[in-house]
Amino acid sequence: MDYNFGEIEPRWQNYWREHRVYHIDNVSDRPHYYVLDMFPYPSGAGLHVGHPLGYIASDIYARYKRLRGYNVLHPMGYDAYGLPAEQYAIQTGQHPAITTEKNIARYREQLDKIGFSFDWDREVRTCDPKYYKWTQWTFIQLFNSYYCNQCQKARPIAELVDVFAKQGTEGLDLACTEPMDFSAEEWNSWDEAKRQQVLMNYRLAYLADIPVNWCAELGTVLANDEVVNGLSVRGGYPVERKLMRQWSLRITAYAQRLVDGLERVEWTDSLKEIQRNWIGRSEGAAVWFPLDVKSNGNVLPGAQAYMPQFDPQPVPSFEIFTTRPDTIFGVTFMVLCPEHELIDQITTPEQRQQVQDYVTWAKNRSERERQAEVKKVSGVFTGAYAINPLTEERIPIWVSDYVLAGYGTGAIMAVPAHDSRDFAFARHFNLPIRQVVSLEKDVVSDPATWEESMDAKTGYSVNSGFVTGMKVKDAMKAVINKIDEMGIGHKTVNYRLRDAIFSRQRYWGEPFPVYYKNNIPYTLPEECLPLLLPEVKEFKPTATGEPPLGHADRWAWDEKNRCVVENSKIDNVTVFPLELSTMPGFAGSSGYYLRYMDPANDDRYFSEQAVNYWQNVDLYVGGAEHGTGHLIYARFWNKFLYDLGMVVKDEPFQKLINQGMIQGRSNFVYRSKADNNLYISKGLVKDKDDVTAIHVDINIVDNDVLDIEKFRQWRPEFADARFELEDDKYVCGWEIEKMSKSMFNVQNPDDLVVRYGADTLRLYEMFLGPVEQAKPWDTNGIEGVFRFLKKFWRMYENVSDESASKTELKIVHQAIKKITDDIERFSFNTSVSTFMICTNDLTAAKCNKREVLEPLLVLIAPFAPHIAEELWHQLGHETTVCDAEWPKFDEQYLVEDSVKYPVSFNGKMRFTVDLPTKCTQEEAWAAVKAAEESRKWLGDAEPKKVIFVPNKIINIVL
RNA sequence: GCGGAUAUGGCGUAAUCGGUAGCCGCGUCAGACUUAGGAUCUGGUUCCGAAAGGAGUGGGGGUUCGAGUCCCCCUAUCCGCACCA
Repeated sequence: MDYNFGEIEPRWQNYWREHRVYHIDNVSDRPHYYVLDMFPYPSGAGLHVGHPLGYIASDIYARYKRLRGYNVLHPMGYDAYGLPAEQYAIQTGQHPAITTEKNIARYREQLDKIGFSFDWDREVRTCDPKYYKWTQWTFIQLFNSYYCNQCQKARPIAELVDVFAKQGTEGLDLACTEPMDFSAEEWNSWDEAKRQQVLMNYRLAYLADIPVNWCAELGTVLANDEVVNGLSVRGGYPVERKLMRQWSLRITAYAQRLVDGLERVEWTDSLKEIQRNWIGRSEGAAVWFPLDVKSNGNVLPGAQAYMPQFDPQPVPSFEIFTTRPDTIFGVTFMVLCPEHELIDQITTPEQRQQVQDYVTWAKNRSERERQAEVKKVSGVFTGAYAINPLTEERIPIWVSDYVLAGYGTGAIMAVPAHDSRDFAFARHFNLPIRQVVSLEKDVVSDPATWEESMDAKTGYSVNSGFVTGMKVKDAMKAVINKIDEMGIGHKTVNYRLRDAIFSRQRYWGEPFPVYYKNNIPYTLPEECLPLLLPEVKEFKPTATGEPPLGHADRWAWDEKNRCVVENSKIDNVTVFPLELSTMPGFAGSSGYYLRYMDPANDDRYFSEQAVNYWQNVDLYVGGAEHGTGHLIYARFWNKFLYDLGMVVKDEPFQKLINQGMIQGRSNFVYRSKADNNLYISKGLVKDKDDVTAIHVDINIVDNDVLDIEKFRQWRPEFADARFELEDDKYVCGWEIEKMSKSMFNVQNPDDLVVRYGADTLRLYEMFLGPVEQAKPWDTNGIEGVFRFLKKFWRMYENVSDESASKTELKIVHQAIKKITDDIERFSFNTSVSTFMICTNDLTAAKCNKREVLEPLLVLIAPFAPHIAEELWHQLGHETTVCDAEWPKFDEQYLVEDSVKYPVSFNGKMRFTVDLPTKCTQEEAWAAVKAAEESRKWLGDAEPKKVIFVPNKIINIVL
């Protein structure tokens, strides 16, 4: 009987579904293991072959763990909120829920055909009210929490209210938007509005006017990770910086813990590095530079706000951040960012016009322009001076947009000799450059002759007062100690990470459980969740520029009756307007892995029992492109829930595997420029300039050979095409590009399943190369894997119960060991090779023994579950192969009686000798001398040394 | 510019501890079976060479009896960040 995958695969898929073979309970005496895939956004295009790569890998591992006796949680769901469905809705009027539902159905159909072992009873969808209830719930908890820097933990905000009433901010160290300082008396004297305003400064989910990435085209703000090179990731529209009142999550409070936690997880170094980079921890010093009041009579009293509170003799001053406190003796100018509030106050009348012009120009520059013209130096002198607190020199204060408002204090001390940006600025405006670090002690040169600054943190201080002669590292400490002593600065840590903007001016997202009473936001009572996404007439922003929820008729909160009512009832006494923004995509994906543990629970996010059993994700498989988005937000989300005592592990994903992207392999035909209807086969193209390369659909190309008839039918303009053939074939060119519709290189898994079956697709995707590696999709090799499965199938045609020979047992036991090792280290491409070798060997040995073939089925079951299940039942088993026991290998079959030792002379391999497995150096040496070939290399000479490595090699040094 | 990764036949790749480089597959060549083959099977296939032999893991150096593997320098490609003080 032939290998009829088209009949076998659907039959077993139905069997698995009907018998709920992949249903998993939260109660088991087996050890637990949690294998998770990054759930997909169900786009209209459906799955391409790149998507299942990670799913197949994780499925293999999940099935393997199950066969090894684990209770394996392996769920799947959909990240169902998102922009494409909404854009589609704006264009067509079709409700995003319908589009999404349709896409999900298509995804499910495609996934089912590949034979995954997902427990679909646990499916979650982020747009399902039963799910987003808990997204909203978490938001309320964040809103009701603050972060204590001393205990490095989130705490209930109610606690803070009590403390404020007793001691004000005295002795507190809190994560906040703006540092504040008030006494208990002040707090107690404030009214509700003022108190709420103050509390907002500390909440972990807070509302604030912040510079945001505004994308006018999409009509929404975007998070930093959603913007690349000043363009939106989705759509590629320009993004500008704009000050807007937005919800944010105070993820910066967790910056240090997010860095530290990376030490404890098994992720690739590169991804950890990406996250460390994104968090951008840098150590340095905060230093207060006094203004030179004498030189500048117009410093306003407001500048006092910049004074260190501990300074007994207040002098107007401002704070800078530097990672190079050791270079403070080399400061030759100061720079403020164009947004700095001090600019207005210090600018001299003579400079005022110039400064104002510059600031206006800088503000009107788009983020994209600014980033594109990084090399262009611009700036203007304010006319004001600061005093270097260590040298008491007067230093000019400039304004330039190379200093960013959002990092540090938006002001720097410029040390042109030792910072490339300051160097460029100094050269451009002809400002002095002073060397204060040299590679060797006391060796200095004239910076005027330098081509670039000396940025490295190595060498010795020179020209630097009391630190002269010290090593750079020591000088840093010495300067920090000194400024600390003087009360003008201290050691500090800065992070590049910004708080996560949490509002989106869109329709298709989770509504905020928030209403506004006298413009103060209040959260809904938890019992009233979920707050359902309202129906709207239009999905566009309103005429007044409000988000789409502004179109909703029923979008007001009746505080007394605790329900959503008509907008017309808003009286701002008992009925209030609800928040019009929705939450961003990462809201729903930040905690979904926890919900899988207990997906049907209506009373809790997930039960204590469930989380205590599953703990956290043991293995997470997904793309590295989420390194600065989802993978940071989810860690933050998890750490917050950990602080609440809801989860038991403070890191959500113990081990992370990043599957490489699958690129497309495009095919081209070459059209002659001289003759518009003539297509020249690749090998006959003499000069690339004579032809135009045209993308051709990969579905009408087989092994780079064009199907000429299909090509003529493909598009009308090719109907009369003529060809210059080589060997009667038209050979296409190819190139590796992104998989995309417009390049006609999208490979759809369904077509391959129809043609070769799911098992072949699964094996082939693994055979392509290491899971972690990015690689182009190339269908050319799939035949080899298909041939292997047909061969494998034939082995089971006549299974005999006779006992197997030692040689046969050896083959299978070696396979057991190899496959087990391969799976454990995620090397699935070599596993597939091992199956091929094993099958070749057994076929050659004409082996048909059950003793050998049965364990082999269990080995292959994780990779090719359908064929394994079919043959397993053909062998007479009643139960599914999924619950079989992973075979154990027997050492005795792995040890050879004799070993062919390679014999090398001076490291160069010359011949081999047969030796018993256990033999001594003397015996080995005697055998080498006795060997015929050795005379040639040895002659009469005695070797200097004989190196004998058991089971490895004999090397003779002459 | 900073950080990370990668580099092996015509192609995808393998070599798990520093020990015979190129397993397995594609492609290709030769053969068998066949009316036929886009089916199946057998054998060859890193390069140079008729062979003996020699060279060979991006380039250069080093450690070692022995290096694809470890160390240093360089080059190329990919990825991440990017005026982050």
